[in-house]
Amino acid sequence: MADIEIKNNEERKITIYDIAREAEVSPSTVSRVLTGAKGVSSAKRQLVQNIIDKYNFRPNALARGLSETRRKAIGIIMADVRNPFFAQLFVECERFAREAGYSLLLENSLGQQEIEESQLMFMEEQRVDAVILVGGGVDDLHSNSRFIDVVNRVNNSMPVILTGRLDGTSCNQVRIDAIKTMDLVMEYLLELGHKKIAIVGGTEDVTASFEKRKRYLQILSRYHITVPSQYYETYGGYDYESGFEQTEHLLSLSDTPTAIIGINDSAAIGAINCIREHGLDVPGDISVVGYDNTSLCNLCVPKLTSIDYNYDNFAKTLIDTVEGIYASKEIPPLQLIEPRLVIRDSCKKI
Amino acid sequence: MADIEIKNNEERKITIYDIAREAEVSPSTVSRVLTGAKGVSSAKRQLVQNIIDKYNFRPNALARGLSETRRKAIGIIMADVRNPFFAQLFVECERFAREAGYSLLLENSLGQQEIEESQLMFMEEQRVDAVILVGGGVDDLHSNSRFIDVVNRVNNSMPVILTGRLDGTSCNQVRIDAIKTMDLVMEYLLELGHKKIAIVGGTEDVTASFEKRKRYLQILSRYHITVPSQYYETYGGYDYESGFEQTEHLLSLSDTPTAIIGINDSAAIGAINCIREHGLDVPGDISVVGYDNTSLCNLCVPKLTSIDYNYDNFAKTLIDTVEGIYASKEIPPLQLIEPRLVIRDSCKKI
DNA sequence: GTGAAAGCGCTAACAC
DNA sequence: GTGTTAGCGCTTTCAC
Repeated sequence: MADIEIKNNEERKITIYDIAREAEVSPSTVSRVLTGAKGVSSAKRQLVQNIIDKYNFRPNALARGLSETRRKAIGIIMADVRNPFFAQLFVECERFAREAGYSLLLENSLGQQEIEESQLMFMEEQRVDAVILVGGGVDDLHSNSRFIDVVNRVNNSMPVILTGRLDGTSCNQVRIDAIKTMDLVMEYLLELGHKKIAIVGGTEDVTASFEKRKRYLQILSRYHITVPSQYYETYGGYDYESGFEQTEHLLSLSDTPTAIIGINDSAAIGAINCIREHGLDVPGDISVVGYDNTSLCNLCVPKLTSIDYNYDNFAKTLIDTVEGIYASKEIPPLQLIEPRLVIRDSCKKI
Repeated sequence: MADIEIKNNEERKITIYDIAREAEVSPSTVSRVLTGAKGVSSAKRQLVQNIIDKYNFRPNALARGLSETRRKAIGIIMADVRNPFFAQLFVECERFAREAGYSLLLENSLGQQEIEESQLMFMEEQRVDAVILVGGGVDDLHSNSRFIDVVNRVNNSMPVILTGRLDGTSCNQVRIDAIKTMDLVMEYLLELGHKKIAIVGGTEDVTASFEKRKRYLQILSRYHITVPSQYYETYGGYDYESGFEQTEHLLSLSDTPTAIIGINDSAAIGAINCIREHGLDVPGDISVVGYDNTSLCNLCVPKLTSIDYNYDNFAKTLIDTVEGIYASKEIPPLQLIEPRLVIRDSCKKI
């Protein structure tokens, strides 16, 4: 028994030369079969394929990548895949990438610029065909100049696609139309009769959050609505607690809002729970809207109305952009992702 | 202006030969500097390093991987990173992998066996140092024989580590101690005085769910507690709706439970919301426990008591196992991850 | 300490 | 159609 023991990972790796020898053809022919190239008689093709199958031979992707110009791999650097927004986008990207014959390399920067930079370099070493930056440095309102340098350097050797703005680079951008998201939210709330609308969550230095508040103020002013500055001035974070605490503050005001916009779903749910804890009803007393349309929307009470980004379209645009660049297509430097409002049960006419 | 336009991706890739030429040393010396190998005078080392920095040169990882035996990359095939359980585990794995000098290749099988198998082959082509299987086929109670074949084949060329049981393979396993999780939950609920305990969610063909129910019955019987079969017989799924619907069913029984165990946090929150919708209180009328200790636990009302797996320990064990295999350490074929109960506000003494 | 040369496993001209 | 050959960009003996 001992000598037929499985010798795990011990066997010499099989190569196309081994296949070629056994099939009595040249390595090129094996390679042609592998790549599906034209110009092999079906007899030989079959013969070679049989031997490949016999050994379950898998060509070495590294060797392949070395000789080919394209690696058929795309790097994605995300802030944090634990955030459902990123997770959803990633899974959709993976789907379209697979369809286009790409594989994805994912790295999470966890909001640490150092890590993000080293990950960019990693992608450079990996010679991926493109790298997509989602969250992290590209979300900063005031871009860090060192980060810009790194991005530019990398962009010099491979296409870098950004999901945010980054001044000082010529990278393609695929961004959510933040202005439009706020238009949708405000239009909806105003139509429901709300005037006392507040925002919770978000930080000042994140472009999207900044733009949302800016647009929010524009719209209010267009409708000649004045609200206390506490309705929008206090920034927080992007988690449940931020939403909860800021709502706590709002409810302590003499003039409380009738509608609250959470900077994302977590913050919005924090708002909801805070409101309910105060014995008030959502949407009976206060309406709440969230952002990102994550799976959280369906597991809170009431179900949360939220802004969706058509993740599949978002992902498709990203992958198409990579393909387009290599196909030398004319890609607009900035592509905006159209948001939509998914209405559930958290808002009510006033 | 036109002729100083940035020629994106056009410049010929710089190699160690270019560096060597400019430094007037041999490529080997450059390589030694790159790998940090001994046997280079510090003068030359500095000289070479300067030129590397000057051009921001990054060695081609593919070429490196071709000549080196180890790629320093680990493949992870997960069911679905949108599930917070997987996302948390992945991020922790990434952390420990980074510390150990590994990068991670993530693929989501989305519960489709076909995809999972092709991803295993992909990992084979990538010549990763190991592949970790999380969720998917390794969770099946009755392992699919074709899947076993594929795993065995892959395991023949690289270590495959499983987070579930898979009969017919000799792969290392790192698994959550499902029995222990149920011990913790039941011990806690029994201590609180509960006897009428039900389970919602989970499917019959998933090992962990099956084992949990089995243990649940063992414990009940040990304490001579009898419950209606509807308390545990109805399987569902792993989402919010399953938990909700099954709880709906439980509440329609003449003899309703005083405690409900959700097969995961989503299902548990489904149970909570269903209970509250019936005008009952959690934990006042019914206590609820979840599984996975995801971020969801903190954004429901009341905050959910849940089983945690010490994700960092789980991840560390996985990565350590890969390292251990290559260090020819003696790794036990089965390593169990110790769970713990995180007590929040969803349970009450009866 | 340093360099020359072989090789890692594949693809892609280029011949025949 | 098929084989020969030359790389792809690195690491690693093996001389010196």
